Amino acid sequence: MKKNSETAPAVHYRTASQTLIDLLANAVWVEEGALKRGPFAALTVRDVHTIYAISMYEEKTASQLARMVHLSPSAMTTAIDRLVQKGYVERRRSKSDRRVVKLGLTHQGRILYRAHQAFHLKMTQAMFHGFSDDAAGILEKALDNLKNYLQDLLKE
Amino acid sequence: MKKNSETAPAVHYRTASQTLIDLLANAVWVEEGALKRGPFAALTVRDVHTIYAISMYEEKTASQLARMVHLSPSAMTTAIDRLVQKGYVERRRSKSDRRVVKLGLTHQGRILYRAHQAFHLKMTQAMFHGFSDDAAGILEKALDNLKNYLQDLLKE
DNA sequence: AAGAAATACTTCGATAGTCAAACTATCTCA
DNA sequence: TGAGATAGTTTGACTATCGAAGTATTTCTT
Repeated sequence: MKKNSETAPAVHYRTASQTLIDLLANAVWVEEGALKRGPFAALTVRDVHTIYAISMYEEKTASQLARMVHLSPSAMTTAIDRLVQKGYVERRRSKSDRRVVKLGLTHQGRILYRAHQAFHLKMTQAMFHGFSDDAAGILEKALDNLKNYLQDLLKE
Repeated sequence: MKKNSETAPAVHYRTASQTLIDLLANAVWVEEGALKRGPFAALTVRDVHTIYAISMYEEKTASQLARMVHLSPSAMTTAIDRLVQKGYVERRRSKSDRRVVKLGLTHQGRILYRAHQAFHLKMTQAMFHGFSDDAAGILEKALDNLKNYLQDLLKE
């Protein structure tokens, strides 16, 4: 797939950029809507992201998590209170340093984690729909480009 | 760009999906951060989106706008209050139907509109960086796929 | 090893954004 | 003309958030 024309891709950018805006704006509401209909109706999108950030695998501390989801430590305390109370998250005081609180998912939390993962996987599939492997590679590269760009912006 | 190979792109999906999650999660904070550093520090991301939704071109009514940004009418009233007070938006009572409030951007609002547009255009450029026209076409198609998928989900 | 400083988290008080319900003004149509 | 519908606003209650002060624990300093 080489070739090309003189018509600058700048033309694409305009519409693509608009699409991207719509996309980012809608994504939250789609997630919100999907949530409200499912078995996790009592959770907000932020709750879900917090649970997702805790993740299945490595234990995280409360303050790590606060940084990850951009909450103040105090807000994180109450956010965790909520999630503990609803049965998605467990507080585990660290043995080695009894100040720190390690967070883990309960069984229910793990179920939600997988559901969230599946939700996004379906989105991805929709995005790649009908594409060849080559095209999929391109797409992946583009997503990576964007991710890196945003991460650089965040660091500044 | 045709098709080929049996090796399912499912492999791609996993990582791409993860990238997509990170991306959607980060996008808000990048925007927030960019906002805080710029000359529009007094605005929230939601404010900016509301202003952007009002748009330069066609006048919108308050309730149209409320639907677009997923706010209740009453919340929209106070959101507009904020934006009027800060000098980005104008309320114009419709001549033909004096119940309805048409919304328009002030000069300052238009400046913000363009800045927001430029911000996203840069994101898009980063995403397309180094791509041929063909590749760009694929990417555009993918974005469109995703947008449609999300919009369908929203409608359900 | 004792006291001072730093760290991790929590509690508290204040604030801001949200919604639903009640309200006002205006329009439609029968 | 009057009953009901519509567009937006006001009100009251609620919730998430933050910053500041507080508690418990650890680390550093001398």
